[in-house]
Amino acid sequence: MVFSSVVKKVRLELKLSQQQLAQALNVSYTTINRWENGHVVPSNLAQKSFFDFCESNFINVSQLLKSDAKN
Amino acid sequence: MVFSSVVKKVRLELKLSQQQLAQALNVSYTTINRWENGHVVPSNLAQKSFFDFCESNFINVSQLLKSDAKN
DNA sequence: CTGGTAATATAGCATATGCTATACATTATT
DNA sequence: AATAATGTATAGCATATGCTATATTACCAG
Repeated sequence: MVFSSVVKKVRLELKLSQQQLAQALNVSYTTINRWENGHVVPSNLAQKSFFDFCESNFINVSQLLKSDAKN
Repeated sequence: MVFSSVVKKVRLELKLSQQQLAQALNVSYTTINRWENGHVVPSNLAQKSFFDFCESNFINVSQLLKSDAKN
């Protein structure tokens, strides 16, 4: 699975809006939107912020990334 | 005291090079250099990364920021 | 003294991000 | 039906960042 899809999947699982996730990650919601729609590649720091967020919510991101889902 | 000076002060107190601090904060060393020399204003996420780093090293940044030192 | 290395400062370019505005869809409410 | 509010997608512009290269300084080994 691709990063953009993972962001969206995690966000929807937690029932968050793009704005709410943005606040949790200390970025703007336009950035979240661009991630989900594949317009940019997140910076290392931003990715770390996302991964840390997933960890603190008990979501295994690396497993999601490895998964076979087609997007 | 100003953010740029705080970064440098914290870094020197911990005896780190710009590169080493950069790795700890998940940014590039050119970014650290630009912070210390006042060429840019760090992003919210980058500032948070720095403040978290200070906390984990038991450095009271907010106190430094309030201090009277002229730079 | 000469050469090498590390740390720092700076520049240029490509890309990511923040902010604002706009457009569209969905859902609520009246 | 009409309106309002929320969530999402996108665009443009200014700024921050990553990467690479270059210059300078300091320090140390030879």
